[in-house]
Amino acid sequence: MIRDLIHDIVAKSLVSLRESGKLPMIDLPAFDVERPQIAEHGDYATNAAMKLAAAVRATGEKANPRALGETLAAHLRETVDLVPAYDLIESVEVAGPGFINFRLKPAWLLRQARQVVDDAAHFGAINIGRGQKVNLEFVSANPTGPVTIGNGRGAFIGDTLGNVMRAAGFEVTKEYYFNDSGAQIEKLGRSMEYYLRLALGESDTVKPDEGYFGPYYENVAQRMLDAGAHTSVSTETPKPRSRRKKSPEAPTEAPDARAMLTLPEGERAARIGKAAAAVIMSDIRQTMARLHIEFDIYFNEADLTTSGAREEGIEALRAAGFTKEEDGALWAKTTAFGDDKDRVLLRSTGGPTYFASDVAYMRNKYGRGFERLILVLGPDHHGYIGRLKAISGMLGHSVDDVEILLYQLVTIKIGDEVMKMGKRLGNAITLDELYEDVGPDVARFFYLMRSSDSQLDFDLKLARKQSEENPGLSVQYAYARAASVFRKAADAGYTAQEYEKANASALLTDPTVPANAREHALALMRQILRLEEIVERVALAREPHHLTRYGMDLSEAYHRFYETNPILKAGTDVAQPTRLARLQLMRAAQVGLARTLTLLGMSAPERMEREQIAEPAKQAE
RNA sequence: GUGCUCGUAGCUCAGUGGAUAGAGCGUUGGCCUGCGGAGCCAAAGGUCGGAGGUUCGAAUCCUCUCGAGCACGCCA
Repeated sequence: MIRDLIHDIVAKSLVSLRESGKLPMIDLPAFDVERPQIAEHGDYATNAAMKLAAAVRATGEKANPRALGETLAAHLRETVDLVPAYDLIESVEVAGPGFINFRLKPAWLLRQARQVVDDAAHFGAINIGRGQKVNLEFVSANPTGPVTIGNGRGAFIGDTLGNVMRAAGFEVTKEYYFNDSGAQIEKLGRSMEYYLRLALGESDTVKPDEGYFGPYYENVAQRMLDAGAHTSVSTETPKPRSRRKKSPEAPTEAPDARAMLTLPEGERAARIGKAAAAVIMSDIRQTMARLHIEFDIYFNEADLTTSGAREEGIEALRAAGFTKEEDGALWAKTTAFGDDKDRVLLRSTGGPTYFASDVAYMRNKYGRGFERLILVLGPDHHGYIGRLKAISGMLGHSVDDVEILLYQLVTIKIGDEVMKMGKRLGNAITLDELYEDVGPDVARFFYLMRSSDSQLDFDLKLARKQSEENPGLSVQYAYARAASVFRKAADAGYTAQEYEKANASALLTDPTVPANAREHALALMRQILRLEEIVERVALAREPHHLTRYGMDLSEAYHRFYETNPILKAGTDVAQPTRLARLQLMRAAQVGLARTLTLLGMSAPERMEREQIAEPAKQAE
């Protein structure tokens, strides 16, 4: 990465200056290399001189950051001239309170176009993760209904973060935890029993006081009956564990819903609930798949209960001395690791709590060799951070090996009208409905435009627009436009081989290229090369929203380049080497756009369908 | 009551302790009519909620304060 290279150059210069006595013998301070906000300040800047001044002052000596900057800059200029590998730097200047600004060589920048094109499939990939095994859990919505637009935020954040962390060299497993056992499943079972009986014509059936109701559940009931109709009758308890191992994608064998209605009172609700949950789980998977959210593992909580893992987890805590009995219940001493109160593992009535499953699940994850566990959770899980970290501590890991990423609420806005919603309000919009409305790509982009810490107002009116005002589409438009130019170029007899191997510095040597065209070409290259820095930042800070911002910046730079650097435009006379150079830059931009879109989980379309524009007659002949 | 998040342009929001605080949408003005076409260029618009503090330097860190949202079960 260019930034690291510059950091390295500066660090070496500081050491060298200290050895030659031009700096006092002090511990060299940490310093930053970053992109200045203002283009006139160059490509990169470092605050090394100011940090150095502060370090010198700390020893009681006087120090002038500006003067130190001059000393450092002078040494840097010499170094850059001497070392061939540093040939990318055009100038080193001191500015403001003591910043040192670096400017990159135009010829070097343009040379990178070919590198980018040659590395099309992996451009942007870095290796800061060094293969660290990371478990990334997200969505994990209960299989008691369709996924809502609220859950959706976790879905897109998790999926994209996973993509980017992989590109950054982490070994990421994306995981969905299905809470498919326990009281809520029984509640679902009671609701479904009602709908099943209703569907079978038992008009005297009684609706439970509370539960899951609505057309969706009627539909689930119908599908349960349809599926059971052509399956052998079996009320045997299924073995979820072995089934999952066989094939996580295989549809569950459909138990006969009618037969389940005859089960004894005690097990009926649980069995029906489980069967219904299986149907809902397959719906959820389908929702995820069509939005291009990919999980490596769908983990069923039931596996923890049937395998005895939950009891083993409790035993492990007991053996480690983190349990206590009080008021007839068994508690975990989570306060030992910073939680604000201890948590119950086994209720005084005997049954294990949800928390006991959490313990078993985390133990399972560590058992699979993950070094770091990331959980993407909704705003209602704020209270869980302390206890989850405490589990990590009790299991002998650092509390910091568990990271909780909380995202804030989602609302839908149409024009100026903000719709508040929630399951409780009964007007929760499902992710499927949003998919139908705006498609997977725009949905993904809009969800990722905001920092997770901010509330998300999803602007449906803007999302529905099929023009470049729609920021989600603008990145794809840029890609498609480039594709169109390449098609035209092929028609005109240019081969990819020809321009991909061309020398882009023709843009510097051709006197007919206007200055602003050259500037926009260089600006485009700078923007393309920024992708690696974005990948690093997203991966380390766990903030996927920077990628959408970058996508907008890149497509804007692309458009400016496109407007000022004609290639095949009628009526323009462009020298052949310049034409090839521009094609190469455009290809590099397309690579950057494609990589950005891919990381965002969006498609990179060769053609875009536009809204039907009223374009009468003319085209007819 | 306690805790967490947020408060930045008309709206929705970026902003890694650094220089003149940015983008999209919206608004206004100009250009353009076809390499992808609803495009391009430009402008206006800010006491970064408020007050102290730390620092060479604060939208960013600390304290207090005001406002908004959410969470605080032997529920799952």
